[in-house]
Amino acid sequence: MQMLSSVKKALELLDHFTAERPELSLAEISREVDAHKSSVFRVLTTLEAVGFLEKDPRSGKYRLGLKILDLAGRVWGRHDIRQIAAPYMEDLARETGEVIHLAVLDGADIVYLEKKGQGQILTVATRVGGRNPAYASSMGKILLADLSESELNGVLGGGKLKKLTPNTITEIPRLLEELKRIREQGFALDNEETFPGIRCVGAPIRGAGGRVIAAVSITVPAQRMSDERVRELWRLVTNTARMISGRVAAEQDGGLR
Amino acid sequence: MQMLSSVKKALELLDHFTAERPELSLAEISREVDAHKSSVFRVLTTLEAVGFLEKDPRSGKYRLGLKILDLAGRVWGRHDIRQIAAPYMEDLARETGEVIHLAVLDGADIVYLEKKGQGQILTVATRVGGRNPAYASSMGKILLADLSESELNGVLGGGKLKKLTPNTITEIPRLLEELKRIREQGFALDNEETFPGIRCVGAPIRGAGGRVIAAVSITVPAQRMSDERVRELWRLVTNTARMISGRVAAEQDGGLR
DNA sequence: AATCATCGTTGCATAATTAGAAATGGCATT
DNA sequence: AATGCCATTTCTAATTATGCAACGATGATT
Repeated sequence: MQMLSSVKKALELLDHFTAERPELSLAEISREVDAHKSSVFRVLTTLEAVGFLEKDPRSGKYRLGLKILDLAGRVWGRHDIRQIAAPYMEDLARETGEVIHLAVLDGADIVYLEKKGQGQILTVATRVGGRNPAYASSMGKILLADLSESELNGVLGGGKLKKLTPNTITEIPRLLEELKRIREQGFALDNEETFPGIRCVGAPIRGAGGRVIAAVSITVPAQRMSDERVRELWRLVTNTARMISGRVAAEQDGGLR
Repeated sequence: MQMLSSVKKALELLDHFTAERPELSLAEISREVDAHKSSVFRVLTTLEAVGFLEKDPRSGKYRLGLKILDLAGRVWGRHDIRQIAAPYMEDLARETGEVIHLAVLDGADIVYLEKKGQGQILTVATRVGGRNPAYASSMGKILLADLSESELNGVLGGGKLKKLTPNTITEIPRLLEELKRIREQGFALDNEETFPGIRCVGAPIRGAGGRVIAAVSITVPAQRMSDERVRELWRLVTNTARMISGRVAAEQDGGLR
């Protein structure tokens, strides 16, 4: 495949700035990427010029710049789902007292578009824009369950299913069975398959055409999750998903001018 | 200044994807940037490989990718203000029925970090991550008012103040007077200085050190904005800003371990 | 049906850009 | 005053990107 290696390296450099280490100096980065400081310097200067990085005035270290928020705003603008779903998610968060997520599929990952209902002591370390493997989460399985066989192969193609917890489904045949069941019952469970101690109940959001375009879920620490609670949450989350689907479909029908 | 022109061009290419035209084909872009399609093709392929762009499966056109949300999440993580301020902003939006913004200063611009209280028929076309010139808005003037003389020169240095509306302050001496008044009274007005027909009342959010780190504002269509309403909104927004400042300061004191 | 136009994509030679080494100056610590 | 670390600049070799030409595919027009 034809690519501009300088551009690729420059953008991959941004991944060194994490939530845990948001500020890095030139020397640190050049050590991490094992390139000469002069080279890295020019990359950083360029990224700063376009606003992807900024320099802290006092420390002189670099950090991610606000230009990124500008671009992110345009991405969000595309996903009307987010705006539509947000108030319903807030209601559901209030009703259940748990964390509510909204996610879409991107390749083999789910990407969180929205998260509501913080304020828990015990919560999950997800964040908007973050991603997790689709096959190991309730929302991911919801989204995978709507793909055709060829689409599913394209997404999972070859890649092994990594065992994230003792409960992660790692065999393709078992995953296919699970997806079949999910299609039939209309919701999905995540039984500590991504994070140990975290269970989720997810439901599909459908566009005007009936295809699944996103998923909502309720996330609950395993200790607060009895079987009867599952039934209650399942009822609530599918109901919320249905309401959001209705609004989305109306928007799409009407939105086509 | 030393820069990698290929990286710079590649990232500036992203700006062609706007909210109005979210999807672009290779041919369109190569015409717009006046470069050969083969060159543009490789740039696009690279940006796609790192997730900054994605290709719509059916149309084959490019659009901004979800990787951007990932990075944006990390930027947001840095700005604790946003998370702290959000619930107070919601309250204020409910109380006033108007749109509430939160912004920080970036160079000579303000960048919107949060926006609450949509659902109005008549509203403003701002979005999270978007920017506007600081000198022409209530929040911008709040933020500029806290800068030292040398900092202010650095920010406005040389740049002319463009007249965005008939009311925009374009003379530096008048702006300095205005900033002085804002420092004294503790809030700022935007009297249709950025957008015709839009007035705002802004107030400062201060960090633990007492310096202004962000600003909140209430945005109101001029027709809904009588002088007595200004007084009422001024009271409400300064009160909200004070509550947020308290929480931010507590967070910072505690947060420094 | 057949032509024409447009699009995305690839290979190649040339021209431009970048990477690395070494050197400079700033800053803080010793 | 000396040492060490850092960010930044200059210079040249060597890699890299660019523009051109060409291809197959797709869809529109005649």
